[in-house]
Amino acid sequence: MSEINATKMSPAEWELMRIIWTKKGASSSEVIELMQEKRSWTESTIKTLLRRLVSKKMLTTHKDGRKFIYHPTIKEKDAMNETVSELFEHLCNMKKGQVIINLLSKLELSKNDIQKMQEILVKKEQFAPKMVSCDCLPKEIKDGCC
Amino acid sequence: MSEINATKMSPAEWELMRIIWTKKGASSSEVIELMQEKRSWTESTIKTLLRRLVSKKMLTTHKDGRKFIYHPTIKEKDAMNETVSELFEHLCNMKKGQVIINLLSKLELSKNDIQKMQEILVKKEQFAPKMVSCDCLPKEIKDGCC
DNA sequence: AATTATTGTTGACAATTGTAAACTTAAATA
DNA sequence: TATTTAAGTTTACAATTGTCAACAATAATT
Repeated sequence: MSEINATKMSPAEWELMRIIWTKKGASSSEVIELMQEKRSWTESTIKTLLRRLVSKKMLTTHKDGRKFIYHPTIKEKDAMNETVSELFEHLCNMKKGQVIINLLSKLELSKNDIQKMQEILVKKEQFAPKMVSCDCLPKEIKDGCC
Repeated sequence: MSEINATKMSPAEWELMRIIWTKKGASSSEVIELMQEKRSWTESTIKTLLRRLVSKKMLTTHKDGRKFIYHPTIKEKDAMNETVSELFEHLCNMKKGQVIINLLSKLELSKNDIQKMQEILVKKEQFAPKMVSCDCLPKEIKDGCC
């Protein structure tokens, strides 16, 4: 049962994971030190969060002398995709495009990513519908809306 | 104090809001009826959620005879933008582009939205950096990463 | 070996969230 | 008018989350 599921991570847990992903594994003391440069969480708090991440199977540990080294069980990008996709699944279908437009205009994007996006858009363009319908009401009803 | 802030809505509350947004205001009985076509929540549960949305100032009410009509205090699109932007603020900067690429390839997008996206991308393209750096570790450290 | 420092484990507590029953009030109908 | 019914209000309770302190175990130092 209980599969590994990035969407079960709390915001505080996400902050720890980012450190561990970037360091490609870290001991609690490393995490504590780095984390405390961003947030004034006590050692205790950070230890609790690490423990919870282990119990959620987002981290595994292996002992290195007296300490544990924590390793992520999934990749940061996969976790990001899962989390963002999950959020989008619960938003009005009709307005998702606008939300992405909003993101695109405020985010810093690399040339490479921009090119990939353009390729996708060009391909989608020809078969794109004139309008995407709203799915905020139960299907049976599904009237015009918005 | 306590400003209206869409990011404080829980997932269950979001589901109710979508109905109310789409109906442009609704009574509790309407919400209950529509909601129960999607989720087997009891009347009681839905009433609790409505009450919490009012206390979070996401809804206002005005009396209409014996019942209340609930109205959203912010627009669905604004709430979506706030919520999604908030999530993105806590994700690795370097990988946000990839996440959007992932979204773009799986979402249904209207011709119009695609065109707007293309315009934004074309504008950004020329000044885009070759690479966006990772911000998962506290600034002082900020080494290569990833 | 005794003491100190480091790391890990337990237990806690308040706030939020999902979930709902019970109770109250006011309107509609018998 | 007495009774039923539809709304709205109060209370509740378990699980999750943010936050820690206290305690235990183990390694490092004196």
